[in-house]
Amino acid sequence: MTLSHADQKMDQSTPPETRTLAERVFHQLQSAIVRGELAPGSRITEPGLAAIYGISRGPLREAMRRLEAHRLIERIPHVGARVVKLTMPELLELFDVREALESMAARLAAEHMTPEEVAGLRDVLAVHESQSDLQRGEAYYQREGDLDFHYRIVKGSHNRMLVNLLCDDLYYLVRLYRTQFSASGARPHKAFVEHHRIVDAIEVGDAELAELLMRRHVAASRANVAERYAATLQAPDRG
Amino acid sequence: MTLSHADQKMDQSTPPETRTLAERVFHQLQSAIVRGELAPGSRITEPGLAAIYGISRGPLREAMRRLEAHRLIERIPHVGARVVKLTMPELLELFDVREALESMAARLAAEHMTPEEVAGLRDVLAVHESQSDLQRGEAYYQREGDLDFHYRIVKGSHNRMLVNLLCDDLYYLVRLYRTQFSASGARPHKAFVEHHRIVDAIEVGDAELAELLMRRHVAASRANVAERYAATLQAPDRG
DNA sequence: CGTCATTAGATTGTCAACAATTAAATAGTG
DNA sequence: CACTATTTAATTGTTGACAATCTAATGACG
Repeated sequence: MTLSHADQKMDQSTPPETRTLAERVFHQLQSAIVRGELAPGSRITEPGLAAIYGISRGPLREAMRRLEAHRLIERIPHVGARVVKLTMPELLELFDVREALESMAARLAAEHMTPEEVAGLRDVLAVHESQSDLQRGEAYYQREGDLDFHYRIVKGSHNRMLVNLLCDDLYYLVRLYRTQFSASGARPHKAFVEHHRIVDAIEVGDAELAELLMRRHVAASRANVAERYAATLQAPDRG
Repeated sequence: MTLSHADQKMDQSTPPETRTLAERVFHQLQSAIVRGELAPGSRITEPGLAAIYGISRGPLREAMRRLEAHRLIERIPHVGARVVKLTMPELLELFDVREALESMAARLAAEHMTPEEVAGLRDVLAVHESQSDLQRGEAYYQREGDLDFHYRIVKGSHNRMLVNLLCDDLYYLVRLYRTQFSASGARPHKAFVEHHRIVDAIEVGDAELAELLMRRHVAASRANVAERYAATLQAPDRG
């Protein structure tokens, strides 16, 4: 009750279209890929999937065409399709795109966000802090929560094109990366502090500052990943 | 011969995949929509298109699913599909996204562009100036050339994700807007000057400046459109 | 024994027919 | 005459079968 603005889950507000088989299986496959149930790089065959989901190849192919457009699978004509396998360079590219788009989103959010939306953001931060106090080792909730935070800011931009690009396309790739690389928490405390400052800037309508802070926030996250990757390259294995 | 770097047309380097009917008709429909042959907002029916292109509904539906993902058509389950009709608010949203992404592209281009790519950019500017000297009233070539300029910078970023987002998605919407609103030249001279300064910054590797100039360039273009739109609202018609 | 051609198997691409849903036209009623 | 219910026509959703293409397994040949 006290968290009246945060109790609505991330994209529960946008119920997956399930009126046709093609749409249903699209969301099922999207979820399966993002959650790692379909291994990255693994080949997916139409008769196989059609049997699994109990549908014919027609709607399945339509769903796969959508997945291809969203870059979750890669198809080669007359050959087949594979689940995408993000490489580290591509992941760093993704961070550059996020830096550009999310800093713009923060700027627009500072200009257009409603008081209710800001309250919802604060509620999300409160949840994060309580989880942080509990020292929850499970990075899963933290990371989903982190995405929830970014979600709300993007939606607060009130720019539909931005929302579509980030929430419908890029964020699924982000989640895919997190399962693929089993990305551990990284730097939760610093991120929390940065989140707070971003919300502060948005709340007082300081668009420039919100943009700058979000840009730094994403860049820092990128640098963190790049650093870990560089370390992995030097000490490849110690098993 | 003297323009050895510019003689390769915009996306001729990426020949449209034409190995299957679904891919061929996708590109045909994409072109037809962007060029205005299919009127914005007009309804498109599967049996109709299938008859026109001489294929069955199977591959056609796959092509339409791709067009839907690229936001060139809008579909409603069990009802039908329409060619998208960009509204002015949506167009302004598109400019905000371009500002974010293209300024990032300019920054990365300043860091990663090869001398050959820079030379190609200069050639494009030379072509533009010669056209400008000829006082070509036809805004078409100018505008296509303008997009060619932005194309090359985006590709010069060497960020595949950025290239895909801008070249495969957003630029088609930009072209759709230009045909839909029959956007006349706008501000060719100022734009040319801005283009030159951007290339200068890229050539010397000044990433920050290139980013700033591109940001201003897109923002100015947006402001120009917004201004014209506001004027249209006040004096709606004088026929 | 390695390399190349051939063949067999499976998968993808395409089509036409059938079922389900929607929108429009018609008829019926207060 | 306005409003609602019904029917009808068209379009979309789905399926299974057929044709074209690719992969890899087999066998021939140098």
